[in-house]
Amino acid sequence: MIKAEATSTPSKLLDAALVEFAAHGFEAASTRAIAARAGVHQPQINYHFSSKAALWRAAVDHLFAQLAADIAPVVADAGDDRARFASAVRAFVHFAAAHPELNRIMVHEATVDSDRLRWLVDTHVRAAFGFVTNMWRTLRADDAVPAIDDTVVYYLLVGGASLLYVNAAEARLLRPDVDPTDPSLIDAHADALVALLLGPAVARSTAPTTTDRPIPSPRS
Amino acid sequence: MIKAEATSTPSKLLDAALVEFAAHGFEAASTRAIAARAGVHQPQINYHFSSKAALWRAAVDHLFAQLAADIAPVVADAGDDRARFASAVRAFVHFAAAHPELNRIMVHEATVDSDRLRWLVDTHVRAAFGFVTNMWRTLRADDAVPAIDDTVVYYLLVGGASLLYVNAAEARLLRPDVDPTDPSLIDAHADALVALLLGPAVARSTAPTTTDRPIPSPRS
DNA sequence: GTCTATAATTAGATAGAC
DNA sequence: GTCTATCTAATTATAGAC
Repeated sequence: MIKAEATSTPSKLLDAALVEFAAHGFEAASTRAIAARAGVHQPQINYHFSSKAALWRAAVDHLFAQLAADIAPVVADAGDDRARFASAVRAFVHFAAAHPELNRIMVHEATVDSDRLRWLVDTHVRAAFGFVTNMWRTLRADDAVPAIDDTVVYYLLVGGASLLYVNAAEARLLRPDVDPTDPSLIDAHADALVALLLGPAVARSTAPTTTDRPIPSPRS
Repeated sequence: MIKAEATSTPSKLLDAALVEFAAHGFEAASTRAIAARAGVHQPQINYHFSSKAALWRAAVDHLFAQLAADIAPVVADAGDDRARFASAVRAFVHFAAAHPELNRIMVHEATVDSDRLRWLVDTHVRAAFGFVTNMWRTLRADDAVPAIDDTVVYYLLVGGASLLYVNAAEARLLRPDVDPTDPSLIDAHADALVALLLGPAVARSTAPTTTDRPIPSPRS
């Protein structure tokens, strides 16, 4: 199941709203365009949701719930902290590729302070930030990872994981022969990010000690 | 000189336009807000520039010219390819921190195909992309860097270098005690990115063999 | 070159028939 | 619950006095 086909009007509106808000940002996205994409008339938005802002919050809630559903089981799995962190990074890269709307909405909103940004941070982002930074400080205490500040790591990780998919339209213009939705590219991307942050030992979750497609350490 | 105080109306409009376009995106940024920020009246925009779109292009041209002026001398310096690449990465991190407008405008535009995106890519981005990917392939041919695809590296690099500053408003909400404009944080960020991509040997341009603030290799 | 006034368009939200 | 019609406000751009 890649994506269930929405049936009810509210559900169709949520899906359409995500695409439009992600593409254009809150202000520039029009309720008429959202309604047209959903195949309904514009006043339906105010009927099923009380306002454009309420639709935006509902759409963002829906998306973060999907992220939590994807990440939670991976993190709950057994294994040491390094392996769990590596699995979480890989799952996040795959989510960023499958749902570029999430990080598109984040960068549209996070460039300037606003009520929407405060709501985003308090409702959804702070918990994710805490998970990453707490985990990283734990790993650093064991000398299991490079000595990089946890806030810096958070933005290295999120930025490095998401920009290829956030800017997929740009990537297609730069490299028409590369498809940002190609699963093997996404796997290679996730492997690279894990190898850079945690070292090659945990680079492949499915084959922890594999020697195929080795990622050599940078020479020192 | 951090930033010259603009005097002429066109110059004040360019500076104001960068801030507004970066904060809100092209569509959501209003010419009235740009004019108000510049301290002039709104019709001055159409007098000095022919349209909102022409003002946007002029502002973007101005910003990419500053980027080129910052990066070119660093790249022209002597040194082997690894050292030149490391210096370019460091200079880019510092530029992203000093001019967050550049990457904010990029993410606002690159989320969806448009005439503005095509103009951006053809006029400014393709050359930068070519520099990074050509350099990376050269380094890979010498086994001097990890075996990561060059397109993936470009987005890892740009995303990892810029998101902390693009999303500075979010970062301040998450960590009120951390200032994304703090020079020591920016240095640490640049060092970390260089160390991850090129190894700790070239982590500090000013002290290539220093042992203070070591960045240990991830254990394998 | 700068100002006031305004034209033409489009936005989110609402009223009321069905 | 869905439709048409429309209200109010905001947008970019222009006209014309100075």
